[in-house]
Amino acid sequence: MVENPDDFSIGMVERDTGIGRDTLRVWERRYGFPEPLRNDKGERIYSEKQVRRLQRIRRLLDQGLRPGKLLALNEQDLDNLEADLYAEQATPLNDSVAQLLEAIRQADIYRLGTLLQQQYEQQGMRGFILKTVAPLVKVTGEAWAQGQLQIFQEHILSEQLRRFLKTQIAHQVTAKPARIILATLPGETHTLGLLMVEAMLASQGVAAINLGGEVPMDQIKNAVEQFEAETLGITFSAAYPYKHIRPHLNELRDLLPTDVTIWTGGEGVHRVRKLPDGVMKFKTLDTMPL
Amino acid sequence: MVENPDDFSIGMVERDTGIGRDTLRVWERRYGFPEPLRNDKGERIYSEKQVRRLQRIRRLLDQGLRPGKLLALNEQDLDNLEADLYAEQATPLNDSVAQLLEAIRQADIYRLGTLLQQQYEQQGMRGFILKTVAPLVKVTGEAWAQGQLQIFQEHILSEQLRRFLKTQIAHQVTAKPARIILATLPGETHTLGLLMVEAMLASQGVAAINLGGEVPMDQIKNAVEQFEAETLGITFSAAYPYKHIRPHLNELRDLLPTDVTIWTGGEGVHRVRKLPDGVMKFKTLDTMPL
DNA sequence: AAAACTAGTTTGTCTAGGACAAAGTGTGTT
DNA sequence: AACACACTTTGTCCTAGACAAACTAGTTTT
Repeated sequence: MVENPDDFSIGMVERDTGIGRDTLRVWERRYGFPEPLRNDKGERIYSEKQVRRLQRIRRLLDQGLRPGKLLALNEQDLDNLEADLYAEQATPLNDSVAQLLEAIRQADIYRLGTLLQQQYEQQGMRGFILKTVAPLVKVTGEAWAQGQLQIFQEHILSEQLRRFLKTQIAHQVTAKPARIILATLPGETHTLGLLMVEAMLASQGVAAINLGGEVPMDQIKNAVEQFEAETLGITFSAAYPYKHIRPHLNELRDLLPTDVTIWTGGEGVHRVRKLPDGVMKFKTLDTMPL
Repeated sequence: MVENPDDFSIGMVERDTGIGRDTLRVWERRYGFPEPLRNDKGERIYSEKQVRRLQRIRRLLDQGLRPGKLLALNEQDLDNLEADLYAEQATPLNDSVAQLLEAIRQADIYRLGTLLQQQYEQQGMRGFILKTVAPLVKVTGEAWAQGQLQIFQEHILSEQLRRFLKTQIAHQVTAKPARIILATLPGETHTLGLLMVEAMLASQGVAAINLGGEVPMDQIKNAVEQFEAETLGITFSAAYPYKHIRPHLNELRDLLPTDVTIWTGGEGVHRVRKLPDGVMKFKTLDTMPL
C-alpha cells in the first residue's frame, strides 16, 4: 500500500506535525524550507527527516519563538538553540522524581506503580500531587520536548497516573454536591492537569465534575447550565498553541454568565500576559483557592 | 472578539465537522451545498445551521452512505433517512441499561455511580462488561448520533466508567507480566473500548499495557519492541472514518513483525469487509480469545 | 521606569478552478 | 458465489496572490 514508509504527503505531514497545509506551502515559498521532492504527479513528498525537523520547529514555535527566525536556521543552529533553551528552563529534580523518571525511561510499569504508591503513602494526597505528580509531569514534558522520551512512554505514565488518581478519588468521601466543572478545550488532549485538580479538590472533600478533554464550548455552556455550576476550571498544557489561549478564553467568558467564575491553570497560561476580565489564573496548584 | 457567534470560517467548520477545507469547497462546486455567505473579503461565512447539517451529513457518511446521494437531499429527506436508519439498527435495551441511560439524560452523577456499582456487584466483572457497559456505550452512541444526547453527557458517562473500571482493574491481581498492548490510532479518541478489553483481561488475571488513545504508529511500533509484546489490540468506534480503517491496518501490519498478532474490535470494524492477512477481528467482546 | 500610542513587519489563513488516482458501483463471465 | 472489466464518484493536491491580525520597535506620555 505504502510504497516507502519514509514518504509523507502534505496531508500526512499536517497530521503528524499540526502545521497546516497552507502554512507548509507558504513556508516553502518564503523561507525555502521545507523543500520536499515531488512525485510524478507534481505532489510534494516529504522525507521522514524533514518531518522530524518540522516537529522540532513546531515545539520551538509553541515555546514562543518565531517562524522567520527558526526556519532560517540549519540543523546545527537548531541543536544549539534547543540546548540553550532547555538548559535555561530545566527543572531541578529531587530523588524520588528522578527515580520515577528512570522507571518511565525503562518502561518498567511495575516499578512505576510501586514508586507512586510509596510516595502517596508518605506524602498524602496533597503532598503527593504537589511534590511528586506535578513535578513529574513537568519533567516528562520537558524530556519529551527534547526528544529524550518517546510519546508511548508518556502515554504509559498518563495511564498509570490516571489509574492511580482515579482510584484514590473514588475513595474520598465528598460532602457537598459538585458545583465545579473541569474541562479542556478542543485541541487540548492533555487531561492530567484536570485530574490533579480533581484529586486536590477531592482530598479536601470537594467534589468536581470532570468533563475530560476536548469539550466544545457550547457543550461546556450546557454543562454549566445543567449543573448550575459556580466555577469552571480550564487547563492549558505547555503544548497548547500559545496564541490561541487568550481569544479562546475571551470567547468562553462572553458565552457564560458573569456569576460563573472561570479558573485557568497549567503551563500554557503562564506565558499569557493579560487574561480577560473575570478569568482567574492560578500559577501553581498549591495557591488554588479552596 | 467574535462578531457573531453564528458565523463560522471554513477553518472553523473543518475543526467542528472533521470535513476538510478542500472537500467543503469541492462540495459547494459540485453539489451546491453548503453555499455559505461571503464577507467583504470574499471569504466563506457558514451559518450555525449549515454547520449542524454538515455534522449530520458527516455522521451519515461514517455510516457508509455516499456524498453524492446525501448532499442532494433537503432537510426533510435527511430527517426521513435518519429515522429509517436508526429505527433499523436500534438496540433493544433491557431495564438496567434503560435506567442508566435515564440517569445520564438527567446528568445525575450520583445515581449513575450507584447503578453501576449495583450492576457490578450482581454481575461480576465479565457480566458487567458484557451485559451492562458494552450495551450502554452502544446505546449512548446511538442516542448521540440522533441528537438525543449532548456531548457533555457522553463525557460524563465516559469519566464515570473510566473511574469505575480503573478502580476495579487496580484491584485485580495479575499473575503474568503483560504481553498485550492496547491503543487506538490517531483520530480515534474513543478509548472506552480499550478500557473494556483491559478490564476483561484483568478479570481473567491477564495484565495489559493500555497506551490510551491516538498513539502514532511509530510509537506503537516502539512500544511493541520495548515490551516484546505478543499481541496488539486496536479498537475503532462507529465514529471512526470507515474508509480509513483498512489502509491504516495495512500500514500497521507492514510495520510490525509477523509474529505479533493484531487484534481489532469495536463498532467501526464491523462494517469493514476484508481485513489484511494477519489481522484478527472479533465481533463481540465475549468471543475474545483468552 | 512603566504604560500607551504609532508605524512597519511578519505570519497564517483564505481564494480560484483544474487535475488525477484511489475507491466504489455495476455488469458480464467463469 | 467469485473474478475481471469498464465506468463513476470522490477526496486530496496543485499554483500564486491577497489581506487582516499579531507581533516588533521606536517614540511619546504618564
